[in-house]
Amino acid sequence: MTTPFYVTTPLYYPNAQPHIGSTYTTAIADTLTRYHRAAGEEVFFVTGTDEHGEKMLEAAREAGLEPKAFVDGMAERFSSTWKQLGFEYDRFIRTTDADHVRAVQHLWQTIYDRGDVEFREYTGRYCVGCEAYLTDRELVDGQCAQHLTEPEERSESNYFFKMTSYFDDWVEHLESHPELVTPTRYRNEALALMKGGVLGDLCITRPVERLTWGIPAPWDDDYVLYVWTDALVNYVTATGYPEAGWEERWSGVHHLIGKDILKPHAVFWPTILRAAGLPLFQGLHVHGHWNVENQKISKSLGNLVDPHVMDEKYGFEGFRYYLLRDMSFGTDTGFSESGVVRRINDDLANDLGNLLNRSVSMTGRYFDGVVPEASEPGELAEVATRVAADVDRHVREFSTQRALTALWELVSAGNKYVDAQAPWKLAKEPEQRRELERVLYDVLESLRITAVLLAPFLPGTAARILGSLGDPPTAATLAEATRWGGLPAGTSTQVIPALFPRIDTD
RNA sequence: GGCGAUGUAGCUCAGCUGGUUAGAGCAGGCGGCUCAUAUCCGCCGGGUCGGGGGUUCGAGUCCCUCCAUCGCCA
Repeated sequence: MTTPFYVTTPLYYPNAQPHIGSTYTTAIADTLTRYHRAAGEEVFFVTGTDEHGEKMLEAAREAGLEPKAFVDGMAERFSSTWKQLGFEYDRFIRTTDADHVRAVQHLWQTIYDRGDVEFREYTGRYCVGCEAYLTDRELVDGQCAQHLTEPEERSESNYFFKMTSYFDDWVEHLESHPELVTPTRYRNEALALMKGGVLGDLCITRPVERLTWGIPAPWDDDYVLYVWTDALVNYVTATGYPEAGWEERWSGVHHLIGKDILKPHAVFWPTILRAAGLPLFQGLHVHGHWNVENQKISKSLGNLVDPHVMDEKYGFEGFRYYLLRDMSFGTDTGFSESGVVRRINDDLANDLGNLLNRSVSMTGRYFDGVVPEASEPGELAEVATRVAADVDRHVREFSTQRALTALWELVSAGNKYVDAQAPWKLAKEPEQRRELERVLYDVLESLRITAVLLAPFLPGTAARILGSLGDPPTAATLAEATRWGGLPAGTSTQVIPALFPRIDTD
């Protein structure tokens, strides 16, 4: 058995609405999962919500609800959004789930038992928004630079994870395994964080007298575990840890995150794993932010590119295509609604939709809608083979942008082919009948392969294309499904409404 | 201030370990087709590859330096 492909999104903080950032991360995870599944691999896709912490408790109070009732509603908002958008995750994990509480306690007890947790006392200025003590340098005019609020003076005793003692080990490992954190710039940042000597040990608890809304520290009832030390563990919880057999699923884990949470994932998490004696992740893949009209998408400030609105306005797959096609993984990208419309009109309506429509229309006109006999594989078959290989490579490198660009080479080749072969002319010459069959078969078959390759990216659209092609037989693996000739002659095609109606831009 | 990037056609960007006349998409101009969602196809770009210096037979592609923008850390 091969290593399963296990992909995670961060657990979203449900205090905010699902927005373009979380939608993007989840859409990539969904796409990768669908692709690997289609390739015949075992897959596992986990997303969810991070529900503990002081901020959550305050929000619940403001809403006049018990914390659990409050987060139930918040979590529901995320899960129902993801369902509505068609994301097929295997587990929606919540940090309040019973098995997660058990896993967190087990993992931290292990670290505690190994002697890597220490009790310390200190005084400092605490920002509720950051859920952290701030240093002088983090203050601007006495306020938290990020939340623009004045921190509270607090004196506490807490437990610390001796994180820094794991830095050398992790730095060395990361330097010899550059593929663990991608793209490269984020690996460099992670290394810089640890080499800079500025990060101290990690405070992992809050006293119960201050905060009860958290997972109790298993070795001391007077403390609960603080947000990150709780939330990160979800990635192993979902594998079944610590029950037997969890390692197999864990062995193929890839984390997907936005660059704003690099530090917890590239520094805290691997050192926690090491301390607990667990294997490291296979990859941490960091994407950039979507900038909306010069405003960064921030987890805490929120932002208003609402996937529901995009769904209503353009259909979610049009928006999803834009997200997956326009962002170069790792860099920031500017969001614009005109960009969404451009992608829908140019790529989806004009290139793909129109190619399907013209091809199936001609099949209807010249062959009563029945797929004609194939000839020897020709130039389109060659392009299809090359494109399938390119898409595969790019998906495995987490570049949906390049994968889709490559796929559109096949779409484009189809349009050129139709134009060059001019089936409407062949149709006027009875002696060219065989030639006409060949041309239309080639185009229809190229569309079938396009749909197969497109399915992980735009599942609904791909299904409609295949439906128009008479639902040709499916195959167990992508390699098989993209082999030329899978469309049987004699299949009944049908003209369907425009895949993507053009959007007027006047 | 330290570290790390980025700066390529009007716009958004590709250009891996240096090697024929530097590319794509979009926008714009011209032409063609008529099967199709006024869609598709073809043709059209004298860009000092941010400036300067260097290494090399040869550099967007390596080195140095300067400028601009950005990120992380301060």
